[in-house]
Formats: sequence, C-alpha cells, structure tokens
Amino acid sequence: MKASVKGQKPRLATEIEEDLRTRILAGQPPVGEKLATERALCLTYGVSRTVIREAIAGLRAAGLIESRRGSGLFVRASSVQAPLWQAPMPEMQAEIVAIVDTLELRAAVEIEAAFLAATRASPGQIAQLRSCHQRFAEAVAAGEKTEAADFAFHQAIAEATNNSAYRSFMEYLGKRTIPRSKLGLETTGEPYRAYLVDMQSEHLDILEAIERHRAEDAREAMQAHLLGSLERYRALSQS
Amino acid sequence: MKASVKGQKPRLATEIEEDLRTRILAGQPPVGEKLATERALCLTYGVSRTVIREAIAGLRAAGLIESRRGSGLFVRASSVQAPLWQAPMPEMQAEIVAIVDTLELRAAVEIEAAFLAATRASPGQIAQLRSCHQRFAEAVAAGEKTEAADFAFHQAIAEATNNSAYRSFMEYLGKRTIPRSKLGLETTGEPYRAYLVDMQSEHLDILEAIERHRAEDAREAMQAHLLGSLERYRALSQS
DNA sequence: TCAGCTATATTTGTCATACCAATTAACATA
DNA sequence: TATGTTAATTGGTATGACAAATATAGCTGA
Repeated sequence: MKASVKGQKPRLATEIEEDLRTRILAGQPPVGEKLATERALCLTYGVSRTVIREAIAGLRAAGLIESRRGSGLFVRASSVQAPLWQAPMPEMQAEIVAIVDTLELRAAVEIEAAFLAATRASPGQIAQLRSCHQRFAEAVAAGEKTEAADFAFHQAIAEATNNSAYRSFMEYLGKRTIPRSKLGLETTGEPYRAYLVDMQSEHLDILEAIERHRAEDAREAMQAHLLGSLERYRALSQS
Repeated sequence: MKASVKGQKPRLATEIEEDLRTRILAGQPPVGEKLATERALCLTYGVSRTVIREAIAGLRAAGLIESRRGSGLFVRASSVQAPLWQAPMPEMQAEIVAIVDTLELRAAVEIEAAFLAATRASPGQIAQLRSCHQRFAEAVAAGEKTEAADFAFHQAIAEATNNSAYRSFMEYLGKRTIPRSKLGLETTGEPYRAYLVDMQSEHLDILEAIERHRAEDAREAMQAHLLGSLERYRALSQS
C-alpha cells in the first residue's frame, strides 16, 4: 500500500509519481533521454492529464526531470544521490535516510577534526589516541565488539581539536550510534574480521599523521578511512 | 529571474512553488497550521487552479505539506526534516569560547555543504539561493538588518545538500544566532557597510559556483567567505 | 540530390468548467 | 443543550480549449 495521509486512500498522482520515480532511478529511460509524453502517460496509466501533470510536478521538484514546451520531458542527470541501500520497509525510510545523512554530516566534521587535531594535539592527547587505538586492536584480536573502542578513538580526535563544539558534536553522535548488527551487517566470520583489520590500519594512519602534526595527511587519512569504511560496509552488506 | 530550463521563461507553477516554499520554511504558516486554500491561492497569485495544484504537488513531493480532502493543506512536521537536535548541547551554553568553537565547527560543515550543494542542487534550490542572495542585497542597499537574510542564504545552501542532517544542523545554529551588535560589532557607519558589501560579493561567488555545479569552486568560495568574515569581524571588533 | 524555407503537427503550459469524495459548518428539532 | 440532517467548503480527478515553443514534413530552388 502506498503512503498516504492517515486513513485516506492514496492519491493517483502520488502513486504514478512513485512509479515513474522508480523507473527513472532504475535508468528507464536513461539520463538525457525523453520520457513518454503526457498524452502517452495518460493512456498508459488510464488517468487524466491533470493527474499526470501533478505526478510530473513532483518529479520536477525533485530534480529528476525537466520539461521543455514543444520538445517533451527529459530525464535529468540526477542531482539527488541514490539511496545507499534499499529500505526494507517504508516506515524505516525516514530513519535510514537520517542515518545516512548523519553519517555524511559526521564525515565532514571528522575530516576537519583530524586536521585540527593534527595542528593542536597535546602530547597527553596523542597518548590518549594511542591508547584508544591499542584498545581497538585488542578488541579485534580477542574477537570482541569494537564499536565502543572505535567510537572512543574518534572521540579522542574530537577531544584533540581543543574545540568544545567538536567534543559536543561527537558526544551527541555517540548517543546516536547504531550497532552494526542493527544495520544488517554480519558481525561474525572472516570477512568482518578483515573489515576490522582494515579499519585498524586506517586508524593507525590517522594516529601517525596527528602524532607527526601533519594536518593535511591527517585530513586525507580520515577521508580515506571514512570512504573505506563506507565501501567495506557496502561490500559486507551485499555478501 | 527565477530558474528555468535554458532559454525558457520560468513556469508560473515553479515560481509560486518557490514562493510558498520560502514562506513555509520561514514558518509562515507554522508547522501543523493550515496553508491558504487552493481557491485563496488562485486569487492571491492570479492564476488558475491547475497552476496552484502543480505548485502544491512540488511542495508535497518535498514533504513540506500534506493535503486532506475536505480539510485543507497542512504544513508538515516532516520526519526527515525534523531537527535531529532535540536537547541543547549543555557544553555550548553561554560561553564566549563556545561561540568561537561553534563558528569553527560551523565552518567545517558549511564548507562541505557548499561542495555537496554544488553537486546536488536542483534548479528550484538554486533559484531559492538566488532569491536569498537578492534579499540580502536589498537589505544592504536599504540599510536594514542583514542577519536574517544572511542566515537564510546559508540555510538555503544546507537545504540544497538534500541532506536532512545538514538542514537540521543549520536550523540548530539558527536558534543560536547572536545579533552582531551583541557581539560588540558596531553595526552602523561606512566600515560596517563595506563589510556587508564584501559579504554580498562573496555570497555571489558561492552562488555562482553552486549554480555552475563547480563543487571544488563552491568549497573554496565558502572557505574564503568564512575566513574573510572572520578577518573582517576581527578588524571591526578592534575599531 | 541537397539545402533552405514554410507550414503543419506535436508537445508542454495555462485556463476554465464540472463533478466526486471527504470534511466542516450551519441549522433545525427534540 | 445535544443530536441529526443539510449545505457549504475543500481537495481529487476529469475534460476540453487555447497559447507558446519545438520538431517534423513537405515543397522549392540551385
């Protein structure tokens, strides 16, 4: 059943909009190609042109298509990023989107945090980072849960920025950390362990860059780490 | 001039959609309240009901409003757009140093937001940015307060990331905006006006980079803008 | 045979009217 | 005053019409 206002039956235009959105995101038709004409869509869906135009208005607002009078409807090079993974249930969609959005925001903050930490970290803060890294490595070796150690490492970086806003932001994120198993990630077996070993290695890259006060190196190491995490996460999600 | 397909004049529905979007995002009407009826909007904008319905279709697709037959149009508290920050960050309250830290955190986020906006902004969002920039310019020319227009411009950039976390972050910052006069900034006289003219020029650089989908340019323009603002602020604070 | 021009067809944008379905407001009655 | 009925309001959908912009077909001349 398509989403609708509480108790009300779904609107025809909304249903058709979702169907067209699904097709467009699936590359049918491909970017730059023409969509069927309004008249053809009326025939296809058996509805009036008013309904079709409202469905198209939604797609246009989302930046998926553009219309040209006299020419037709064209699929745009989409400005909206495709979802990282399919939501199992529509009700979870908002939550999952928020998770992905938060991860993206977090990435922006953490990359800059690594830079600032590399320029400002005191010897005591670097020692704290090394200690967190060590605890992460021990958890990996013992086959224990690594989420807490992982987050402690990132929190120590925020601490080393000597910026209370960064500390607060990471503290806030900590309250919203979601266990990897809840994200559908299989947290046992060799692939996951390899995933953790890669993470550990990247943590070391970040630590060493901060230790040597190489700000740009720290930024790049954190960026590589977050991108690598995302890619490994995707690979594990599909296995 | 509102955004439009190359060479084509803007569509009435798109213009009205942007205007309504601006009003809704400004809290007029507030979340949960009713929008004007379709009929009233026809009279207000002097257009047919078809145009109004297409504008509304775009707002509905964006999750800003929901319609209920027999009841009216309501401003939604969207689950995606709801602010992630429910509780205030305790450590960020009423500390001078916290303000500087927040600005630094904000810079990290906004620089990345400019990058993401340049890759993702829809034509409607670019039009919104241009509208905000225009209002800022008008406020400068009229000698009026520019804080609201300034913040609206930055909020529109966050909007154009199509990332709810960025939106929420900017919304949170908005609640913490401190009037420049409270920061000890003399907000009258020629030096302040020159300060605003510089800001306006930098806003245009950011806007044009986003408009041209030059992600790296947008990032650099935002970085230059934020650094420039800080330097100008320091200069004004000491005069 | 090909290029250029013109007329026609196609497509989207906007307008107007009508009717249906759901909700709300007004009114009458007990 | 409460309840039920009726009318009005509001959004959803359908249909037809015309304008504006673009694409295509056909004709003409070199």
